[in-house]
Amino acid sequence: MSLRYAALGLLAQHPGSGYDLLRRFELSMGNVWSATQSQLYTELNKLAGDGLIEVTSVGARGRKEYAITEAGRAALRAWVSEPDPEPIRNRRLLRVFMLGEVPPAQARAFFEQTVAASERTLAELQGLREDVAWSDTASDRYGRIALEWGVRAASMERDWAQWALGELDADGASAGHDEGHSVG
Amino acid sequence: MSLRYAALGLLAQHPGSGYDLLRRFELSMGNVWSATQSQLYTELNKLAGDGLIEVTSVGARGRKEYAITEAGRAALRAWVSEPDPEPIRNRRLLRVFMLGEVPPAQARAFFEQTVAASERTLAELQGLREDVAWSDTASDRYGRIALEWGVRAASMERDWAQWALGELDADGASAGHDEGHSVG
DNA sequence: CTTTTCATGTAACAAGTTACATGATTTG
DNA sequence: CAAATCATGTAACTTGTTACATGAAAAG
Repeated sequence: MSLRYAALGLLAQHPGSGYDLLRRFELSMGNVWSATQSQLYTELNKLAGDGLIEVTSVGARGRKEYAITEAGRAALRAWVSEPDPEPIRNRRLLRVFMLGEVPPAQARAFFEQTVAASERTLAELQGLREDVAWSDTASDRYGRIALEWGVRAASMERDWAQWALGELDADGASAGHDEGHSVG
Repeated sequence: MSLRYAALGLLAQHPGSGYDLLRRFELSMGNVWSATQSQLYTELNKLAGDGLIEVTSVGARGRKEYAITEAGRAALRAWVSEPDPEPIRNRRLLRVFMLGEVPPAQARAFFEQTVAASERTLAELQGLREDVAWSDTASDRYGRIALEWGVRAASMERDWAQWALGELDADGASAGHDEGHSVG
């Protein structure tokens, strides 16, 4: 259901073809939502069928330019403030839960990799924050706020993984990997 | 694919029936991964078919007790360290991206609700952190580390939403909601 | 004239949700 | 004996991914 609104939102900012949207998904929205080509074209046809967007012109190579309709804008406005019970699903944390089943060295490696990955993400996003020529438009303002979330999330994750490594050192000496009751 | 390993991981910690696992999903793992009854029973049959778990006894009301096999443990160990290209998909941030399409008051309300929601989550998880009688076992140690992630994530999100409200105050006065070019 | 880019679609599959369906055992 | 809990499953649907299929137009 979310892709529907992601596409609608992009068309609200600016009309375009499926192909255009696909690139905008990668560029401006890539850090927030992703879509495959297949899924997007299917959804655009559904959105048009529901009257939330419409084909405004057909160009070369069968290019169909879509624009959002008034009904579409209304649907988008309603969706933005809809309460969302975010299904909890975090693969990284799921793996953390399983760490008791692997040798301690593998657990350490897991957190070391997390630190490294977070630092890469952090560097990338901080680069973006500096390099992008932010305009004074509403979409750029909110794009910047979304990016700030990414920076803070990456930084939090790095700190957490580093803290976890410390925890392993602190009480890891006293406990084995299958059970915590003292072994020696 | 992840549910497979979530189930496998729970059975690695302790054998049990589908019904047992369902409760353990809600209790110990509920903040990390969720599963519907339907999905879980289907997956347990598949896991048994693949030899990663086995039925160790059949009790009253057709209750089947499952236990992990050696092949299952090996599969779990391999999965834990598997690199994961985490598809980026964050509904909250997707909504942030769309905030330029709604009136400024609705945008403010969005961040205010985010602050409130994060604070509720934070209070709940901090309560858990204090109330749970953490044992010295490996699973509890990693459970605590996972919980710590939740606390830090909620706290980060609250701070971010508060910062965003400040940003809206700072430059919100100069820009309208459809475009940023000066209006007055 | 060949390669790249533009441009759209369908089919098969995997993962997950909701609803439906059934029945045994324990508890009050 | 009625209600709650235990216990397992199937069917229909939605969402998302991978792979397949096609072809026009622009660029070198």
